[in-house]
Amino acid sequence: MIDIKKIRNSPDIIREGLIARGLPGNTVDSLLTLDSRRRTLLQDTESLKSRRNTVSKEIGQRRKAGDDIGETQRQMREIGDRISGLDREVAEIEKELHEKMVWIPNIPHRSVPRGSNEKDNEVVHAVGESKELSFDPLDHIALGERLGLFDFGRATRMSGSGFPLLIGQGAKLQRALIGFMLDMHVRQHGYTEVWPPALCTSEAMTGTGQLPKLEEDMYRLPEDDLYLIPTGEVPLTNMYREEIIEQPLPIQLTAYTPCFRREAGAAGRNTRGLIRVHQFDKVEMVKFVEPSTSYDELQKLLVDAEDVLRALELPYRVLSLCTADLSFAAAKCFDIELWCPGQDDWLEVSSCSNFEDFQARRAGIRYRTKNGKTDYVHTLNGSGVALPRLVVALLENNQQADGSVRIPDPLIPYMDGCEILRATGETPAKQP
RNA sequence: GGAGGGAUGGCUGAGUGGUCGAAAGCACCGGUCUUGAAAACCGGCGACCUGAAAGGGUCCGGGGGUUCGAAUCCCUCUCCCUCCGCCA
Repeated sequence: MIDIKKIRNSPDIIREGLIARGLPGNTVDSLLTLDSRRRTLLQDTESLKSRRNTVSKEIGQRRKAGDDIGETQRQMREIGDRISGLDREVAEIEKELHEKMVWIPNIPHRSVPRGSNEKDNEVVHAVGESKELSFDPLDHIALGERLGLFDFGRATRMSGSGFPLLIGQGAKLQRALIGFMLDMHVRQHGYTEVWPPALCTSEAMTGTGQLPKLEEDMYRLPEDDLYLIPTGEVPLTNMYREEIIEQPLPIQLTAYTPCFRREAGAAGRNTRGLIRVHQFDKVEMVKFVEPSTSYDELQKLLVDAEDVLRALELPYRVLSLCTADLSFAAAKCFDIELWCPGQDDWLEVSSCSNFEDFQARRAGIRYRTKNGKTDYVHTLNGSGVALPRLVVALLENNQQADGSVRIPDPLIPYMDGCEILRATGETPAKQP
């Protein structure tokens, strides 16, 4: 949520921010109209309440003294009616204002490149080189089938299209990567490991900004009014929902979670294989920081995510998303994309975002400043990183001419010493 | 799922329909004392909205009601605890 005071005091900045995102700027004016109406009514009702409070106190005293208070009570009854009328009006306006406000996205940071579509995203840097393969690379689907790592046909039979089913060394590779990434963030980057719920309430979803805009992209359980999380960001960020954090900042959390997305409207493109699925897994990082430090923390977060890819020696690039491609709640965002030779394309495996106080306002996450006041924290999150695209990149980049796949060194202990994935001719592949 | 009990400030915990935003303790901040620290003592210490300010208003789990006036009475929802049942 944007601070209504900020809209009130510098409407031009907000208007510009909305326009940069390709939205109509005049939304600001309808918000301002409601806001000023609200404050006018508030002053009316509050001055009546002030009078009621004083007179009610007097009534108490006069009754004790034995005075006749019948007439005063009658007057106060009338004032009470006027107050409830005004309060109702205020409540209506506040509801209307709130309903509008939850649809307003965050304002892009000034360093965000302006653009009208994803082509305007800026490449910040690229790391690692795509190995020149002396043979025609297979894609991960062909590789996985030959190696017996997964089985999409059987997955479809039990769950419909778009669900991964990993088997044998495929399942183990997934688990190895999760363990490897969590260990790295905990041991080297100073995050606290968390194992959160995978279902969250609509309040939590609103807090991080998934609702109301992304309602259609989420799985919902109507019986219980719960949603399956589309990202670990939701439970991790909501851990401090409606709290004044008294412990020192920053707080850094990491978690493995499954993620669920309906991908409504995404049918057709990339629906084969592991690239776009309804259920996937992710190691997520979330930070709660002091506002003045949040852009430094964003750089560190990005490096924490990049470390995973550097350790695995995978070629990647970092993009600074332009104003048009920025997600709803983000003020600034870096995407990390892996080069996948079998796709002949880049695949997004991480978004590292600074939400500034946008989520903190929605979720009521505050901290204690040095002078004892409360203020909203800044929240950040980034994937560190997303599976199973990491598996795709690993298979496609590390494939060898005979169709086997080399396991990167740091992962070998997590694979119980297995250095190369080889075809066994069996499905499911027998594990060594 | 059934029965009973509870929800008060960062924490513990008093609270009679009016003088309660709320005792007390802890924690925290400032000061005195001390070479320094601890202890002791003194003082301060909730959040939010509104207002240029002075000030005003709201909040005792959420929502609704009774009343001139509600933390306190009534209804309802949620959550927590105990016991029983079921269960990985």
